[in-house]
Amino acid sequence: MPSHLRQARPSSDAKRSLWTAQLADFALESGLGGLVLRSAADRLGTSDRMLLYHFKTKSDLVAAVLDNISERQIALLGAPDPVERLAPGVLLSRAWRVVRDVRFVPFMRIWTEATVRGTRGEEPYRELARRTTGRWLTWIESRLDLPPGAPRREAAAAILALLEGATLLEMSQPGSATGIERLMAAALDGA
Amino acid sequence: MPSHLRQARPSSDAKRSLWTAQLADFALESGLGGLVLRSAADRLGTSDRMLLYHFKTKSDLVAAVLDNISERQIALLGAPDPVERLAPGVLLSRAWRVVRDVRFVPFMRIWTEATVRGTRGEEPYRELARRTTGRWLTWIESRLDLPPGAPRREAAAAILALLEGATLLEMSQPGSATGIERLMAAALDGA
DNA sequence: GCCCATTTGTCGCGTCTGCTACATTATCAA
DNA sequence: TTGATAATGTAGCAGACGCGACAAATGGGC
Repeated sequence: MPSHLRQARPSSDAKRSLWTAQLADFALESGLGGLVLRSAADRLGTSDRMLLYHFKTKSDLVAAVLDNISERQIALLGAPDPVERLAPGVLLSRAWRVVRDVRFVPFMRIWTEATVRGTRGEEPYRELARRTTGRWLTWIESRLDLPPGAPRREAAAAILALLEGATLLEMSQPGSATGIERLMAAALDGA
Repeated sequence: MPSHLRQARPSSDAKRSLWTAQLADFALESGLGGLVLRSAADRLGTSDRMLLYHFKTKSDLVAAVLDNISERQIALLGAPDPVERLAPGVLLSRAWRVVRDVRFVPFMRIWTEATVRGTRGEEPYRELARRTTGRWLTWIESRLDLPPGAPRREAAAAILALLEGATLLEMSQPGSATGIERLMAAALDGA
């Protein structure tokens, strides 16, 4: 096997994944708009030239970064094993606590941003936002305790919509979403 | 009074507001990202030079366009006089029908986009998104029929969050928000 | 130690975008 | 009519941005 077809040197992969993680930090604090080759490279102490060398294209870089973010997010959400199932209102309250945590807010913002960019067909945002939404819905649905026959997907979508909508509200008017979850949780489980 | 302090010629104002309306159409169909001086000018059959002449700066142009959009939106929502008050679930169902209408979806998207841009402090998006959210909350709150002592603002915020969250869901995964409103309306009024 | 692929540095091209400088025409007041 | 002001056209600047060209250095396998 000719050497140029072998795996790239381990140092290369290591650097790539190290950079990916650092770029994810950067993106989480400055938004997708801040993810510009030159400034990102400065931040890493390298050059845009090097970023392109390791990531081939900016789109690839963004995809890598968003993947990294998506993974971290799942880790933050946590998956206690065995999974316990909760009534919709209780699940909403729990999810709310996680999602409105200062450490988690940047993640919500990033996905909102990615969704907006994706809406106009811009890749890789469109596809990544789609996948992430699907992952969320599945995550919520699998933890829902509902009577058989109840519309699981709709319930999951309702909870997710509420969480994302609250994020949007907080983005435009901080504080305006306070207390929503108590009201909605009561309504969901009270019926 | 020196003539250069007098009102600009009527033709100027007329052109400005005509252009504002046309630019609003443009923005609604192509998003805020499509609002670029050169392409917008092409669309109007003029030049970027002229846009800046009439609007002074792009930020002013965007502000004018978003104001126009905000006004149209209120008109679309309608304000039956005298205002009838509705139970939260009923109000949600009604608002849902309006907001998910094909003609209204572009408005939701624009505000989502403006909110995202505003989050990083970019003006005039930040302030305009803030104001519009406030207007929405007031609109909803004033139409809510709730027992005295009930948290009106929270209820309004919950409904708005659901509507905006559903918009976001539909943006990333068309169809995923279908049926949410029935479920939530039942929960809200059922308790 | 030598060869060659990997890795990095330097430079700048091509494009987009908001905005300006400057000249020219159109329009109204005196 | 004339002179000032408004309105429009032409050209291009300056900065941001993704990306490519080219050559130098670096380091591991023979």
